[in-house]
Amino acid sequence: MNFKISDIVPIPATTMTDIVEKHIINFLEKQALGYGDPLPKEQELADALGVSRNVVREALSRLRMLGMIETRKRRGMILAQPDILSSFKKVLNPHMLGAETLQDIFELRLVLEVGLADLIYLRKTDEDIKELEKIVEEEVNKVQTPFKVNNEIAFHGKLYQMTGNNTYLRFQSMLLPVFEYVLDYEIKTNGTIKVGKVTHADLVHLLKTAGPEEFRKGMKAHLQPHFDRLLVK
Amino acid sequence: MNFKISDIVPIPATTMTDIVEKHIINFLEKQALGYGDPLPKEQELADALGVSRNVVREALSRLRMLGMIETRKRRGMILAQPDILSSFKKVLNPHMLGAETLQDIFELRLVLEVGLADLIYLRKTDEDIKELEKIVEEEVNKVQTPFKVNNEIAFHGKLYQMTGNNTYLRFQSMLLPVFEYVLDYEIKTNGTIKVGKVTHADLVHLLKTAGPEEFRKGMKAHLQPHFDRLLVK
DNA sequence: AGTTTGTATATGTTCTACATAACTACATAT
DNA sequence: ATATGTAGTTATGTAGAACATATACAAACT
Repeated sequence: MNFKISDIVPIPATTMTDIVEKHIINFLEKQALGYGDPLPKEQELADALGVSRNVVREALSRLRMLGMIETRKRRGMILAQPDILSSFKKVLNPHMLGAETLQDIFELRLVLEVGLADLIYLRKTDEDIKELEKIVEEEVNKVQTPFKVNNEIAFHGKLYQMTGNNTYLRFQSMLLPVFEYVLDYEIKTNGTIKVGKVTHADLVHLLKTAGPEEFRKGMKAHLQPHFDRLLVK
Repeated sequence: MNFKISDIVPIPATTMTDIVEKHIINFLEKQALGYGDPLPKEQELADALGVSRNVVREALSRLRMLGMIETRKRRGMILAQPDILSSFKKVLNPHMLGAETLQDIFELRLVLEVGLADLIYLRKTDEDIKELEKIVEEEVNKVQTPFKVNNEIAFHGKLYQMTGNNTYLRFQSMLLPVFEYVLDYEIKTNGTIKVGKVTHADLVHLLKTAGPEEFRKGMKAHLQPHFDRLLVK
């Protein structure tokens, strides 16, 4: 026998819709269309591709969800500016993701936290600092866990907002549920809630008196318990 | 007049497909289904929601693209583990995104680069270092720009790979086209290609002889020209 | 027992038809 | 003359029926 059964690769389970989707995306890129440019109508696409209007609609429905196209009755479809994160959000459900991906995302958010420093120092204002101090102040009064968690989110959320990078801010907030999910799981397994040696108040102090490198070190120390949990693999 | 025309917001153009999509996602979350669990069949969903099978299929087609569900003939549909980045990739087309988003992504990738240090030091091996040295060695011989770009990608790509975080690696590689697009644009506008004072060879040297903090500082210096370009806003 | 063959079934695809919204143009009223 | 109302047109939205196809499961076979 001069063949192996493993040579026979499974036929990719591509449906017509998958193919049409690729063709349309390809078409859009090749035409180098810009925002607002009209697309051919559904029936024209169907005729051109030799498939039913139904299949074309399923493909277009996907692109519509991604925000790549918008449709108006009679006017037809136009190319839109997709929101890169809107589709991302739907998929970021801790219950649906595999353990490895969850761990990856946990680490990714740590990276984002450590990376805050440079952008914050580029754009922080005195008002930002005041707001941070206010959040820290309220923090002292909170004792119960749910309030503390909210405060934690408020503080770090404010830091992200200070970067002036809206995508960064939104991306991080989407990763948050996964981050907490992994954290919850590890707490249930290992049974400990460690807290970093550097507090929020310390971080604000650094922000006022020190430079980006010191702040980053402080943030790293603040997150150290999380880093300690990471595996070498 | 005690009103502004801008107060009147456009009515959200929700179609049946949009509603059905939400209902199905909601259903999946409420049922707390796990990987491999079967879903109701298309006709049952259509009957239950009081819409045509066509609309249900358009909604399911979206979830299928996101990888949330898989379908097998006769067996029906099952809940799947979505690949969080596959849909992301489709949307990351520089030509389709707005200027602000492009800038945000450019910054985001810088953040990811600076954040490499911690994970790399957790998981780097001697073989990794050797590979890096090999890449740097080849680099010296390359003179023409396209080769240099490839080498740049190879070097940084290897660094990401060394984190052992596949999501991190893939995410960064998806951001790359946008990064280069923004860079190209700025070079055409400002007409200069600045290079950081710290070279790839320097970075490898740091990796061998110094700790994570020093490496991060080196990386920051390597990227300094990019950081210098960022606006305070 | 192990293999082949057949059948039922849920998805994939097509087709037809009609509803609906929105653009156009024209008519009408003040 | 401007604004409002009306009708026609058209591309998308929705519905329903029909058939193709692949596959899990069972029946038949060696």
